[in-house]
Amino acid sequence: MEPDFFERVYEVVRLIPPGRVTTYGAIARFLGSGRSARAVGYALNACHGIQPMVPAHRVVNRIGLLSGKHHFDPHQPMVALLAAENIQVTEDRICDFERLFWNPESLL
DNA sequence: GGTGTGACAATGG
DNA sequence: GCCATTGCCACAC
Repeated sequence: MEPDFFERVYEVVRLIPPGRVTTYGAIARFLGSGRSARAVGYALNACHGIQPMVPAHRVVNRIGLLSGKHHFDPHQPMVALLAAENIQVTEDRICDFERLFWNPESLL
């Protein structure tokens, strides 16, 4: 296991450009684990109180569904954060998800 | 160190 | 398209 896994997840999430989104699986693949998408979600579960802030609202599941919005801070709902970045959301799903999708590998 | 859990993903019907 | 099953990895207990 890698103790820095959380930190790595946080770093990648912070690299997501404003107005774009990515998926748990994409992050997992970028980290080399490929199949540790669930672990990514687990990491984001502990992102509360992390400094600097982790834009976890830009991370959704593979279909663009806001699976974790229920876990967000009540004062900063996931949808509101997304709306602040001009990301349209309908029925807990990202509008034009495929268009807004950002692959971490694009950095390489 | 085994067991259960999860903000997932891929596959098959 | 939806639902059920399976695999998967990291973590808490």
